[in-house]
Amino acid sequence: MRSRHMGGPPWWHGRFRGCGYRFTVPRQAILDVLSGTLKHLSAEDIYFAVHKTYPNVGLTTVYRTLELLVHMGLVFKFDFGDGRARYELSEGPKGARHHHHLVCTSCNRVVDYTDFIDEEVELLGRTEKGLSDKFNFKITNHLIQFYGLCDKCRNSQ
Amino acid sequence: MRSRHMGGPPWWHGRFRGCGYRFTVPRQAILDVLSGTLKHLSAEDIYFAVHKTYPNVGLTTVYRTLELLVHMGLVFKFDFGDGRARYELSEGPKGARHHHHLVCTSCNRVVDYTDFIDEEVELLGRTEKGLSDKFNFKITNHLIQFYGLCDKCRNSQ
DNA sequence: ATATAAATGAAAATCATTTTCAATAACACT
DNA sequence: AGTGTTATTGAAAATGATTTTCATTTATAT
Repeated sequence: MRSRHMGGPPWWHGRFRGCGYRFTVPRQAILDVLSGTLKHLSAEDIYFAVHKTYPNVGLTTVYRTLELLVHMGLVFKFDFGDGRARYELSEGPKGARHHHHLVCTSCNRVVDYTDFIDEEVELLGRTEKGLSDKFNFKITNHLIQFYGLCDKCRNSQ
Repeated sequence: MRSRHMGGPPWWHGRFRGCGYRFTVPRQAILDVLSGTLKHLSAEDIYFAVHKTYPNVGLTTVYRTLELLVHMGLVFKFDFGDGRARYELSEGPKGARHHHHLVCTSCNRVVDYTDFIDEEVELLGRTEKGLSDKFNFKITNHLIQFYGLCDKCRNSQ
């Protein structure tokens, strides 16, 4: 597969090389898909999206790349309870697009929210500090989700 | 399978009947296992534990019962990233055993913590209220987890 | 006791994810 | 630009947790 002049954050390349990894076309393509959406894509979703431009990138590569990206901390993997993992470009607590999730336990709909985030993040920071000290963990991330019945589901049943 | 005089919270029986479900021996046994441990058991763990006393309860029934218990809100299902779901008797935010989790992303070890919980729960309550109003969700539960490298993993690599 | 519908167990099916392995591509070095 | 080394890739097969199927059993109302 031929390399192209790559768009997107140029530091991705350096980030990969810095870890001893190669910045290949499939990896670039997967990052492009993730950075171009606000949705919660599954591996298969990403596979189809990449497939439009690069039909010979396989699903296996998508899985392998996602695992790598999660390991590098560039991507966060979520479980919303519908039997398949979901992936999002990880945006640190100070990032503009940082959000948490509200998950409907009936239809699995996921709503992102950014309100209340600031207070949450502030408290999380303090908790994080306390936990690191007490348990000697090197904390790299957190997850907050609320579960319940969405508008539609609470009315329809 | 013969019914026995049942120990454990007697309201379980009523809770089941109230939902139109039968309170069977396998269901009781599974609840007994869950209420007798502080660990994060997988469906298979529970199957083995139940099997000691009731060798003819099948894994299928364990899965089906867990799904029901989660649906009834008696049990919470977790994903710690090791490819199998984990289950805990759900103890509401005010419960004595209510806790959150600290997950090692390298070895998947899970540490329960109860410190900092009060503040977290207080904030979560407020957030919950705000979210309910804004998105018209009926919120029934929340999940907070921290991720990072545990003591051992941060030193060994 | 009996009827009825819910619950169960064993086996088979499903389906997301991983593994295997030979072929290919990225990059360091000329 | 050409070459060698090694990481990366793709296709197919394997894995393994969870679900489904369906005939049998059990709880409970009558």
